[in-house]
Amino acid sequence: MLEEIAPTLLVKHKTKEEKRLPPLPNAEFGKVVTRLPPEPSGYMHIGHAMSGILNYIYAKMYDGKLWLRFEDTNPRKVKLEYYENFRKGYKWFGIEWDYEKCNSEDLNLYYEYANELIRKGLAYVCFCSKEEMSKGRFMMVGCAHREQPVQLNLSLWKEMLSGELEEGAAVLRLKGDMTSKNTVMRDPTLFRIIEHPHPIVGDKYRVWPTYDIAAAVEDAICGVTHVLRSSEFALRDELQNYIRSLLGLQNPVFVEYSRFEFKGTPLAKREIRRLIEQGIVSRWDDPRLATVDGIKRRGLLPEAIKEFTISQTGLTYTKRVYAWELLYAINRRMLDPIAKRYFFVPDPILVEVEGAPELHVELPLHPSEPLGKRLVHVGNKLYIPRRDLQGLKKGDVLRLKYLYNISIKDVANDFVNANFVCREVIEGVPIVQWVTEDYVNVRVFVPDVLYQDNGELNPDSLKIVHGFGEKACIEIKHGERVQFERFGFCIRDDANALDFIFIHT
RNA sequence: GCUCCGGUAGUAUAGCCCGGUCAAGUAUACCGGCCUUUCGAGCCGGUGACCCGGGUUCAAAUCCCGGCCGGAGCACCA
Repeated sequence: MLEEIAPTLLVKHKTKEEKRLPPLPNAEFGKVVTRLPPEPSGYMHIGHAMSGILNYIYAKMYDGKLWLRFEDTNPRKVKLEYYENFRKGYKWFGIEWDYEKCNSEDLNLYYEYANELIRKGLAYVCFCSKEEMSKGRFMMVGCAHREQPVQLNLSLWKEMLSGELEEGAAVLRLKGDMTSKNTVMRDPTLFRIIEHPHPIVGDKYRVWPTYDIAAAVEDAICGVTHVLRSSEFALRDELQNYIRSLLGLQNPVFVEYSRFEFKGTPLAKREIRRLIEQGIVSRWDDPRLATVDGIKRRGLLPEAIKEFTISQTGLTYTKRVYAWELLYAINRRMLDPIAKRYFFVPDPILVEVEGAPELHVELPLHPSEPLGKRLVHVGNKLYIPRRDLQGLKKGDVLRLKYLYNISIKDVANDFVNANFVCREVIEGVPIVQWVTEDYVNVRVFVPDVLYQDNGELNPDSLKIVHGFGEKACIEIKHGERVQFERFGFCIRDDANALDFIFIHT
């Protein structure tokens, strides 16, 4: 019954059901709070995006709330432009957040908690060098500073804040458990001095919290119920919970999963920066990169990445590296009904058709969707891909799509002579795309993975295909995704030049 | 090196907590067919996996032990 009335409704419903994320543990409808915790120290990439999508979808699923919270407590690393890059990136993916804040707003609050910990004898000011402390932690033995009286720690803390102690001289450490199997529990640093202006609060502060105390406090005061993050943080759960327990704060539920990586594609800031410096990729938005700006230029749809995250991803610790093909398959399915079709002839060869009628033809911009048409005036000279001539001999018949059939008469180096056969479709005749003499020059950049399976750089990570596009290509808007028939889906990369980036077949 | 975590088809996953219904589901890739004025999309069918070895049990992908392989952490980064 329903199939007859509204079949599409049924299908939609079905696919939606199939692609649900597993339920969140201990989640109560209406009470879930998740968060996006970017560190604004580099450009947003697909890993941030997928993680963000997960947090967003779960908040939605439970009618909960989502925080955007910038983890910007290292003034030496964070930069203003990156805050906006993340906001823009999340928005591009359709991720909407309910609240926004920066950890750097809460320095005074962190100081209060620090005071409390010191007063309770749970934290101490330590003068050990990094090397000494690292050694002590390795050996599971505490240093002398650990035993300092509370009063002394209190006044030393004041000296840290006032500037009497300079950067590197001292840190505030948590009195943890030096014999814990979990190394992060061995008296971790809570605060350190950083003499560097902060992009938001300037030089107002010189003592900055480390990740663990900042995150522990923030997740609690933001009321975060579920922390969904990648598994490299798994060891911090115990520490952050411990810090909260000392401060009388509530703990969230942790859901951790291994990082999202894609085959042959670097995500680490350092590595990308190196590739840029070496001139191997152009910029942070290079289409071979998995930065959000990169995949945007690359023609991938945010919805495709969203669906990929839901359907192909698991909340497991297992290390996995995704094949781009899985994402392309989804992207292709989404693009197919909306991408206009155009003719692009790579490596063109001129064909002169004897006996061809002069025609004004209307070609549909899509084989099944009503996306419009374009008009073409055809004389007897056209261009077709050289590749399609391979193996053809005199007398072989070829169909020019939407036009007519030709039979090959003579093939020279850069010229083909053919005879007009007929306009009707003949079963079994190969069909090729073509352009007329009023073609436009088109360049298609074909990106591939940066690294090969053996770990070496892929020398062909960006190929350029030159060819002729039909005149109507000039109508394609910058950023518009189209399909060049029998070539592949491409996105226009420039508002002026007819430069395209190949998306996938 | 130490500590924790994990290993299901080519790839990504479901199942594992609460052993049997799993002769292992799905997606993608691949192969074949249908459809199609694209080598795209769609439809139908097919090939293909529980890391290895022991143990517990009537019964193990599921529980236990060992091995091997992989990942994460061992920062005054997050």
